[in-house]
Amino acid sequence: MTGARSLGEAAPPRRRDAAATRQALLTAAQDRFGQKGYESTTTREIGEAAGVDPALIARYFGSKADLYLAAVAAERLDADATVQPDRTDAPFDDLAQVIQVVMQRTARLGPGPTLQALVRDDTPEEIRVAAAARLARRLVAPVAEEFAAAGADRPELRAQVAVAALLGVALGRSMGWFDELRAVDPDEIAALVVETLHMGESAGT
Amino acid sequence: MTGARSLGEAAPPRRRDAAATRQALLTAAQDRFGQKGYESTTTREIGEAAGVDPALIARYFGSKADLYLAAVAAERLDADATVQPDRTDAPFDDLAQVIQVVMQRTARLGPGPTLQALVRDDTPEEIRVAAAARLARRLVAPVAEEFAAAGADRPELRAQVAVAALLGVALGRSMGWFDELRAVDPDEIAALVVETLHMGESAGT
DNA sequence: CTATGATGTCATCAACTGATGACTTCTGAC
DNA sequence: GTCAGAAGTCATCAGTTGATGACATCATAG
Repeated sequence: MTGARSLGEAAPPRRRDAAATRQALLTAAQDRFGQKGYESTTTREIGEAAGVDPALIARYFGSKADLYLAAVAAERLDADATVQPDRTDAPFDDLAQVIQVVMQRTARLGPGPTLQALVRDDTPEEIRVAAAARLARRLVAPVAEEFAAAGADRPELRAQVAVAALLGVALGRSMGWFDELRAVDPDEIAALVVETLHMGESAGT
Repeated sequence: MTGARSLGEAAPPRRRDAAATRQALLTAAQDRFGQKGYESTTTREIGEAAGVDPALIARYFGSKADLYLAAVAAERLDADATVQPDRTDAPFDDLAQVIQVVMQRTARLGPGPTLQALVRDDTPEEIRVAAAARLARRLVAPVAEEFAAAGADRPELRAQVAVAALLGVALGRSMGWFDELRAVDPDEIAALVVETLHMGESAGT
């Protein structure tokens, strides 16, 4: 009977399950690394959050740094991350969508491992490079295309500035830099950022 | 002849000088904390950078945290920081000036201890609060006044968003998130940010 | 049932950190 | 000159961290 079990059904409660343990570690790592970054998150803390012995990090991922890399790779950075959790790699359409999704995600889950890696220079170089490349491909590239299509000059630079500015707002909100910024609704602030960052008639030559 | 020495001239080379030692520690702390933040900067590293025994941190500042607080307090966050290093507490006139000064300073000196404290949640709470309060008073307040004078709605929130966005760009540039952003001239990017963030005709009702 | 590999537990190591206090060396007043 | 205090040096402590390998326990094929 165990052979024909639908995919969504609860897995058999094996008392030892390597896949489940690995996933628990990865999820805990995404959460902790995403909140506190690389250096200030300890392997013991991750193990406790996952309900698992920290030594298993070495078994399943190799090292703390490798676990962080896995956490970055597993982070969703696409258009449908919020709406359709099962569909992956849906590219963004425009800056407005990027803004909305980023603000919603950081409001729910905190900065996340990718943003934390970018912001802290104590993160191992390899991780920082991977995080930056990922962000450039998933967030900056679509926005740059949009700017280029609109005929703006320096579309690539403008996209990089826009994304950096967006990340600053997202970071400032989730870390509570200022009172009103911390308290405001994610959608409302997304709208305000869209209004502010939208390259209007002044974007051209 | 030593009695009438102009201010810029080299100080008398006392082999032991508490004030000079204290200042060396403070300067080294501003540099290191400003580059790597609180946790990942060690007292031994600061001592080495200052050419001084790390134990003197305890003597002159009390503790590592107290030294960080002194570094935040000593950081210039005013309009004339770049132009007139001796005059202090000159308030900013408008958002454009804030943008220009912040971009120039972070390009020369890196993020700085205040921004690092805000960005990292491993910084002691007391330091984070002090840094946020300082930034709110020195950067956000003038911009909010400008927005309010221009008749924009939610001037306080808009100012907080604008400053957070600016800090994102400054951080992204000095930490090298993206290629063009890293390579661009500080003044040029300041102009681009001014153009992008300037609340034009759409700021009103 | 039993043997074997997979899975999980535990103690421990070496490196590093901030802090501390005893100690030495210098400076300036008298 | 000398002496008291200021300034600087040094060894060391207790705590924490990531990593490691020996060991214990479980699941399952045969």
